[in-house]
Amino acid sequence: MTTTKPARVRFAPSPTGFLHLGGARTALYDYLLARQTGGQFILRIEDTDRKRYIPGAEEELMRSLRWLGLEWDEGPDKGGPYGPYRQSERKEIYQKYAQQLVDSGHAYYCFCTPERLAQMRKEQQARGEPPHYDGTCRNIPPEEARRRVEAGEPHVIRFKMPKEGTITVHDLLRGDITVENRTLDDYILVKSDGWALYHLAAMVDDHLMGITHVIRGSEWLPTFPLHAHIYRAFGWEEPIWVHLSVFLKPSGKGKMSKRDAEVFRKGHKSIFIKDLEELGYLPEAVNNWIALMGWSYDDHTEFFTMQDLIEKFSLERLKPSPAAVNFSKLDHFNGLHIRALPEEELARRLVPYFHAAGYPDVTVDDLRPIVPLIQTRITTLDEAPKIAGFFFREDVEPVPEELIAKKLDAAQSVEVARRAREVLAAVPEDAFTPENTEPPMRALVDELGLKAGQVFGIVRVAVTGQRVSPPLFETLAIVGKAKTIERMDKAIKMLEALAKKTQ
RNA sequence: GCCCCCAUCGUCUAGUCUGGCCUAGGACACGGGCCUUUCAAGCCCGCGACAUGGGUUCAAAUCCCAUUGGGGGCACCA
Repeated sequence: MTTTKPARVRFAPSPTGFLHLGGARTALYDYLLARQTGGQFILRIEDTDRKRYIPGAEEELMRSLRWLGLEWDEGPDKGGPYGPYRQSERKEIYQKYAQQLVDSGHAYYCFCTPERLAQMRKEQQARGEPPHYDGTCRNIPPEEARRRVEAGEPHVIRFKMPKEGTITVHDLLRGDITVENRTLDDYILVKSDGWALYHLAAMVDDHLMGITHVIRGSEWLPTFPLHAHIYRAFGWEEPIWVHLSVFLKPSGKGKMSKRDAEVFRKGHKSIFIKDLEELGYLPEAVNNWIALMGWSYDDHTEFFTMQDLIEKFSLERLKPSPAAVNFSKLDHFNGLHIRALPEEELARRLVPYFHAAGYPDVTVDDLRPIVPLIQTRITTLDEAPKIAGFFFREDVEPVPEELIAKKLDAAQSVEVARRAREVLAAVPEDAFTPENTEPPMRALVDELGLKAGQVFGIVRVAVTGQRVSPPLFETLAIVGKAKTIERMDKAIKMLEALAKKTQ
């Protein structure tokens, strides 16, 4: 861990949807840097566009962040010394700074109508030119512009981009990037409704909030020079800029689309954090997984707890190239973290999944003995009720054919089932443990000259209703003698019926 | 179309800055084996990559150039 100055970093989502993988990774890196340096992690809501605002999205964003364990130090719900932390509450601040830019000649009023602009763009494209503002209002004398503004004429404020020269900006991962100013546009800073756009609002906020590292997606790379221009126009010291690569779809071909996201959701996958929780993923696993998409510690360490990440994360080891999302790796990490959980903790976390799966009365106490049996057998928490739900059902419904042992017929299986029932019935009810049930059952296997799997398989299907289950004798101990015998009897009846039918 | 970014196994990556230790390491997935009452877990083995072409150099995955490929952006969205 390198000792550096405390970092002030911010995660600044706009409330237009759910937290997804890309946002979560950005937030995670923000959080790690803040915690590692003893700095602050700030949550700022970028909600200046009222048209795109989705009610409830802000709360949902916060919920996902908290689920991941990324608690912020300053934010809209908890305040802080640099608030407010919602851009919709900072309108006057942006107007003041926009005015400052106009006064210093770095910005100007533009009275062009959206219709004219659209027409202009159309013509430019027809001519094969890249769309850009043509500068019509750039040279309106300040006094005249002011008069028109005061007369109530609709207007926006644009950045007065230099027509010549170049600007060199510095990204931590990519080094210096030099672009020609003429390829940049006179971007709009303040809309005609008086609201600042991202380009102005985020820069003002980042400066005012003392942000030391701006970590954001690489979709901001094209406007990065504009942002640097704004900082320099104000005469402010720039933060360290870090542009993270985007996530590609698993095939590596292109960015995730809305359509892709829907398809994933059908296949027990999702790019949305709130879905991942529902699908049975651990926040530990999700963090571990996304941390490693674009960052690495060394050539072999892959398992990281949050504490590990806080200690070992470093901006220097970030990678600038895009990364394809690999869901099977998430499954792998989830399995790893499930196995790393103390049994008591796993039991606690499993409770809601049993409730959701239709076992509303299951408690931690019920789950405690079962956890050791399934801990290595599930990769997501929602699999637990599927594999161990039979423990909580009054009755099980085996598929009759599955009761027939391998290489035996129905009649022979009935016989084996009857003998197994006898053996189990002979074990005392209050000592129905693996130590007492397994040896006599093994003796039976020898006596019958069969394979263990043949005999145990019948009992397994009879008692659990499944071909695949946790280890048999531990399972029987939890199910108890009474239910075991009851289910054996039922299985024997089913087998008898089958035997009669095939005669 | 214009601008910007990126480039090692199918995928995530180590190695690139500071050329030689790289007949390129790890992980996921995949194939096989061991263990085994089912299924997992665990262990072992295998498969598999420096995009291409030019340079520079005694030596290039590593440096330079070009090409190709991929990604992103070009809104009174963020």
